[in-house]
This record gives sequence, structure tokens and C-alpha cells, in this order.
Amino acid sequence: MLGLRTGICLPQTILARSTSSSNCQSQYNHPRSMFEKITNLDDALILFDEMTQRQPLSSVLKFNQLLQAVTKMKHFASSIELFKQMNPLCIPFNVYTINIVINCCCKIYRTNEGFALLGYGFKHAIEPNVFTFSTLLNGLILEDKVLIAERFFKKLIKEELCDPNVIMYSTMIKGLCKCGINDKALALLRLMDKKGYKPNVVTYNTIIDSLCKDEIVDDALKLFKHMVFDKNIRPTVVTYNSLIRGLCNLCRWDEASKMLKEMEAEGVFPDVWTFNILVDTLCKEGKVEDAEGVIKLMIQRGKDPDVVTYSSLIDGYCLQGEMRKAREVLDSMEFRGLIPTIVTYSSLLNGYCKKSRIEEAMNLFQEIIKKGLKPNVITYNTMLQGLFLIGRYKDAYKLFSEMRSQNVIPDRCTYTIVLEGLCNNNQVDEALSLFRLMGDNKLNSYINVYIILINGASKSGKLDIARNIFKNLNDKGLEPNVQTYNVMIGVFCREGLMGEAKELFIEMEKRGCSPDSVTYCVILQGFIKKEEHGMIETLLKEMEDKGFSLDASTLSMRCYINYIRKVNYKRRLPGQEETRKAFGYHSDSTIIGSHQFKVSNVITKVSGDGLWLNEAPTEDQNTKRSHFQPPPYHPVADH
DNA sequence: GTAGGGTTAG
Repeated sequence: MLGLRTGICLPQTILARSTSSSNCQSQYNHPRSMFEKITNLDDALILFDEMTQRQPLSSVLKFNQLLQAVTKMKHFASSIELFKQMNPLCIPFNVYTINIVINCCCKIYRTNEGFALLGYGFKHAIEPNVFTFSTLLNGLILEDKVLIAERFFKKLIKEELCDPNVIMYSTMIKGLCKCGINDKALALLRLMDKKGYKPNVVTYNTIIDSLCKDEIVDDALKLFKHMVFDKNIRPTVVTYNSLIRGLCNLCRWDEASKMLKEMEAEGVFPDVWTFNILVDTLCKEGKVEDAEGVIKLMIQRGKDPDVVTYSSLIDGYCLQGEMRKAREVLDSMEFRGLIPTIVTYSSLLNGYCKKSRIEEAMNLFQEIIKKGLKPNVITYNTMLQGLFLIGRYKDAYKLFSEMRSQNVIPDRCTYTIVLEGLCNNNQVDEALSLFRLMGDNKLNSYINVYIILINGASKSGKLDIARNIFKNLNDKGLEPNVQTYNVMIGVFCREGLMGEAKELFIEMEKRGCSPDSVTYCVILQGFIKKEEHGMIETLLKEMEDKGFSLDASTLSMRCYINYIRKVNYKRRLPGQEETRKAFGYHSDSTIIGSHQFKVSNVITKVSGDGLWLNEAPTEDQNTKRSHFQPPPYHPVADH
């Protein structure tokens, strides 16, 4: 692991420096204006009233400072409200004012109103500048309207509506990263560099972080090196945090540890975020004791653990099933003066639910409400899942109604949980009527919902309904995906309706949805049950041609193995030949998600006696692997 | 002399 129990070895002098600097802070951090002293909204409002009545009237500057102070406290709606009040009082405003208020609109996801303000500004002869446009651009991105943002950005540049700068480009890059278009983000990075808008550390951090999130850490590291060595830009703690998180997520602990040492050697010191990343990933890996060690270390370093730190720890204990300890952590937070958020509580709630300790979950849920916290959609989803899990579907349904009466809008997860919960508890009719009630709801276009219902209906013997749901997909303008086909084919196979299964199997290909290895295995199992050897041979041949391998799912392995076993049994052969036929070109080591395992181990395990298979296939060991590798990226090559 | 961009939690 990270060797954190022994601590990251920081020289004493550095430790001394970091503690003394925090002591000195008050000495150097004198508020620059009286507005920076304002720490609560009430004071700001009182001051605002006073300023509006003052004669002569306070300057625009003063009003702007006040608005900004309110904004800094994240009271965005209040800021907007104050601006609205300024209007009838004929208090003058300028482009700074407009920019502050537009920013507030954007931060509460009301970018449209931000654009309206832009118009309002025009009416008052206030000309927007690059700040105005960057803020609006950011607003669109915050609302996930990246395509519109991109159009807006291009228009600004093309029509030269403002002088773009590094922030504007960086904002656009953030938008591209947000929807996972890393390539385009990188292209824009190169373009801005070429045009002379020098990307800075924030620009690089944005892309580095995005690459790390997409688990393309090697590319992130390349970009990092490019930034440091070719561009001479010093990384900040944010850069290191992104990289460390990326490495930890991939369990590349040694490199993460190295990165920690490297940052310290470079004079960039871990902050609360850095420690939280370590705590969080260690907890997720089940190393809660190590996480506790990190917390001790951070305290030693004068970095106070915060709500996020303890929330991760609670998550860690829940994952281990140590609910008592998880609860203790929560209680200790209040003792330390940290106020747990709804996220903290939801983690604990999730722990109770997963352990089917529903009474404690219910009590905690009540406790949350008593504390004045508002359960969010995640809280409700967690609770619903717990109730369905132990079969209390009536209570779950009641809670589902309650959440809506509390104005918590169910999301995709909620519907999936409720529909699946009802189906699993033999309440398919309820599920179907809820589905009908959903009507034109956006969630109706969520394909998973159909998969659940098709499965549910067929399992409770309502084959016609399952068939109809599938057929109706077209009417809703939905194209079945491979998973939907797999489920429907699976239903037919289960019912022994191999004719219909085969028909659908052919149809999907025709409609441009190629069967995947799951499809093959599902249908293969159907034919194996019917002992239609001709079809089995054909399908196996097709799979071989398509290069489908064992690693797609456990199901697929069972398919092969059952078949081979059968053949072996009938022919009374050691089975080496058949094994090669089935596994021949596949690699020995395969990856499912992030878990790696040896096919040979599994085979020996499944075959049990190991009589006919004790040798792993050897041909083309690495052909399948390359499939899982990220596309190559060489930022340096372009320069 | 006032405004805009980057990192954690199911």
C-alpha cells in the first residue's frame, strides 16, 4: 500500500513552516474592504438598506462590493434579489454589477435569466465584455448545455464579439471535458496555444482531471509531463490531487505514493483534499484502518479533517459491515463541531439498508428529518432499495408516494429501484400500472425500465405482456439496444420458444444491432437445453469468427463449459481438442471491468475434477488485451 | 478600485 501508517516523511523544517504560516495568516489577511468583514447574510442585508438610504448615495463600487460579498457567501438568489431592488431605487450599475449578477443566475442554473440580464444591460448601454461572456459560457456548461455552449463560443470568436482570453478557452475546455470529449478538449488546448492564448495550470488541470476520471491516467501523466517540462508550468496541489486520485482509483498505489513524495519534493504540500482522496480510496478498497492512519497523519500535519473525510470513513465502515463503528464516526463528528450533511447520513443509511437492518435505517431516516435536513433523491432511493430488499414492498411504495409529496423528484434510479423491487416481490401488475402512470415522463425513454419490465412480466408468466412491451418500444420511438434484445431472447429461450428466439436473433442484426457475446450465450443455452447440436455448432463457429471470448460474462463461460462437458461426456475424450476449439484463440488472462482473473483458474474451478482440462490455452495470448487499452495520445508529438 | 475558469461524497 502507500506506506502511510508510517507516515509520509516530511522534513521537520517543512512541518514547522506549514504550521507557522497558518499562525501568521491573520497578520497578513486584513480585509481589504469593509465588505470582506461581512460573514452573514443578515449583516449584508442591513448594510444594503443603510446604503440605499444614505445621502449622497453610495457609489456603484460599494454596491458591487456588497453584491460580491453576498455572492461569495453563496447566497446567489439574495444577490439577484438585491439587484432587483436597486432598480426602482435608480441606483446606478455598471458592467461589473451585471457580471456579478449574471454569475449568480448561472450558479443557480438559471443561465437563461443571465442572458436576459445581458439584454437588460444593453438597454442601459452597458457593453458586455469577456467576463460577461465567460460567465454565461460557464453557466451553459453548468447546465450541461455543452453543445449550445460550443455554438455560443464559436460565435463569440468568429464574430469577434469579444476578445477571448485564457479563461474563456479554459471554460470551453471544461465543457468539452465534462461530456467526455477529451480529444476535442486537447485539440482546443493546442489551438489556444497556437493562437497565443497561453494555457495556464488551470487549463491543464481541467484536462488532466478529466483524463484521470476517464481512467486514462497514462495520458494524464503524459500531459502533466508536457506541462511541466515542455511548457514550464508549475503544477499546483490541484494537479497532484487529480493525478493521485486517478492513480488510486486504478489501484496504482506505488505510483500514487511516488506522486505524493514528488509533490512534497517540489514544495507543493498535501491539503485536506489530498488527504481526503487517500481516505476515500483506502476506504473503498476496504482498508479502513489505513484510512484511520491517514486521518491521524493529517491531524498531525495541522490539516483538520472535514465533513468529507468523515463521510468517506463512514462509507468505509459501512462497506465492512461495521455499522457500530460507522455510527460512532457520525456521532464523533458532532462532537468535533462538524455538521454531517445529507450525504453523510445517506452513506450510513445505505450501510443499514445493505445489511437489511431496516429498523435502524428507518430510525436514522427519522433522525435526519428531525435534524431539519431534507432527504434528497439519493436518500429516498437508498431507503426504497432497503425496503424492497427485505420484501416490505408496501412500505416502499408508501415511501415512494411520500417522496413525491415532499417534492423530491424521482430520478432514473428511483424508477429502476421501484419497478425492479415490485417485480422481484411478485407485484408485476403494480409495476405495470406504475409504468403506465409514468405516461410521457422523460424516464419512459429510459431503456432499462423496459428491460426490467420484460424480465418481470415473463418471470411471472405474462409472456404476452413481455412480448407487447418489447413490440411497443417502436411506438415510443425507442430503438432496442443489445441488452433489450438479450433479455427478450432470454425470455424466449427460457420458455423453450427457440423459433421466436432465433427470429429475433436474426432481426436484431438486420436492424443494425449486432449480437454480442451475451446474446450468443443466451441463445446458445437455449439450444443446448434443446440439444440442437447443429445450431450449437453454427453458433460456436460464428462466435469464433467474431472473436467473442470467454471474458464477456460468467454466463458465457458456463455456456461453453456445459457444452464442452456434454460433448466430452458423449465422446469420452479428454476434451483438449474441444477446449481449444472453444478457447483456442483467447488469452489466458482476461479483464472484466477492473477485475483481472485467470480463465484457466476459473475453468479448473468450474470443471471441478480437472480431469479434462488442466492446461491453459496458449495461442495468441495478447490479442484480446489490446482491445481494452485506451487510444494512444501523444500531446508532445504535436509540438 | 469592483466581475469570470480547475479537484472529493449513492
